[in-house]
Amino acid sequence: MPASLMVLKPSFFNRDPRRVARALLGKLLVRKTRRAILAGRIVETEAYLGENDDAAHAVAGKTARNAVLFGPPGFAYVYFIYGNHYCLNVSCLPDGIAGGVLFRALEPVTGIEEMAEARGIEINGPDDLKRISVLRQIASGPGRMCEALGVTRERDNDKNFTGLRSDLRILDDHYRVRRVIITPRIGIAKAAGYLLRYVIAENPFVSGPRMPHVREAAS
DNA sequence: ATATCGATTATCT
DNA sequence: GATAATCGATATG
Repeated sequence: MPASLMVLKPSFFNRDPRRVARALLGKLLVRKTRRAILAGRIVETEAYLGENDDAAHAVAGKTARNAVLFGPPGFAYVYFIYGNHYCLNVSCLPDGIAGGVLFRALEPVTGIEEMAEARGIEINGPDDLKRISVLRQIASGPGRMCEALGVTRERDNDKNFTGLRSDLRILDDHYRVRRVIITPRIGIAKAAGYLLRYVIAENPFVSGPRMPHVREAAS
């Protein structure tokens, strides 16, 4: 029996970002476009706390840029970074209290060819769609993931993830996450040392260098 | 395999 | 004017 597919509701996000970050692992992030449905399984997240977290954008208080983090739970906070990349977060906690979770990596599930095209990755034959080394380039990293899904601040900031008609949603297909590893967050200088990065153990689509062992069989 | 560096711009000091 | 929740390219062992 295929389990039913549930859209995550606001209450899912109305709690501590650490719990949300952990609970998001294994869920499906889905983007609907005219041409296709793009989706990936969430394999890596980071929690960003409120005004106490020196690494969080909310630390300086509410501004035009970070206002979504202070708003109601379940909304997209998208920011532009390093002059090149977008990063996607979801707001957590009730209206008025800042907090969010950064999506850092997906395992591609559907719309793989469309996502590869959006990333400028060339697919040479159906075999390429099964190679981990190729699939890993699609959405293993927050900037890559946004490029694959076509996420921009202009298009998606302040979008409601929990709307049934939203073109950006998170679905629960009852996938079971076996083991989770918690590490320091990536790419931050302040408030390093906090363990707020959540990854699915042994999953090859987590960002960063691969473990030397897990290599593909030679062709 | 690891290390270093340049790109490129919104945002804040 | 400096910085940044990144990426991809290049260099080197």
